[in-house]
Amino acid sequence: MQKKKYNISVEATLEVIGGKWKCVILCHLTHGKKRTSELKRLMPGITQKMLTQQLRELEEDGVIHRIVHNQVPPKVEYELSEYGWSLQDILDSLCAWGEKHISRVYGDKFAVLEENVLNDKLK
Amino acid sequence: MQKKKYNISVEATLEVIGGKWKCVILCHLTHGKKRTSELKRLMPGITQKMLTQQLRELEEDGVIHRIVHNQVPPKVEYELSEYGWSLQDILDSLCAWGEKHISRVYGDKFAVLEENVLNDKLK
DNA sequence: CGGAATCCCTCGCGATACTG
DNA sequence: CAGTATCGCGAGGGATTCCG
Repeated sequence: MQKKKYNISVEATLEVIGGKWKCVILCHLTHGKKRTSELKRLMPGITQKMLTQQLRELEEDGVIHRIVHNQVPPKVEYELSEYGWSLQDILDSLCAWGEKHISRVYGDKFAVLEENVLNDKLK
Repeated sequence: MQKKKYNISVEATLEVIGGKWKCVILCHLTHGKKRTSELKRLMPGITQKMLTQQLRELEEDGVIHRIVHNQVPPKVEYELSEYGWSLQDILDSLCAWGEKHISRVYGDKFAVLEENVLNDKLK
């Protein structure tokens, strides 16, 4: 295996969770197992292609498990692996900081964080 | 001010520290004030343009301070703002997780994390 | 329903050169 | 030394279509 050089260890972390949507996906998964369609609904801005791609990479890095139920219609679920759960504190902190940041910038976080469904086609 | 919609609070965090190099820059700054040239040396892969750009955005978001010393030759330093220090726990956790991840993947972190200077033109 | 495969285009980013 | 300006490439990612 070719050893990759890092100048600082955080670079290794970013290779795993640094993708455009990866932290968002992982945060959702800290709330429990999710179906593909659920994830898509929770992230109105993501495309099918990107969702699949990011999920594959997270799976390759061992932080999530892909669970395929052999049935019709198909049903696929994703959940954090044991290794993935080692990121929980980080993910929680990232979310918590985001809330404080929203309050700082906008003054009232409740006016900003809204129902996902409402955003479906608002852009 | 136009209120931006977030579907989950971590998205707000990623707007601030989600840039390609931002976490790396911030991690270095948790070790103290740095000059521009120091940062460049600590991040052999970054270009002057990207460094300036990322620093400007971090400054706009209020997490770092830019300190200009009026002298010749020019001397500019960057340091975490008080607000930026509120990210310290997150940044430390990201670094710590990266170290564990390197060990997990490569078995021996000491073989991977090396002197920055050595990487200058290795790619 | 979940995902693979194509086409296609934007714009992120690097390379280079220049300024104070 | 720190930063700006300009050009241009190509990978990242969007839209669409097809498959099991």
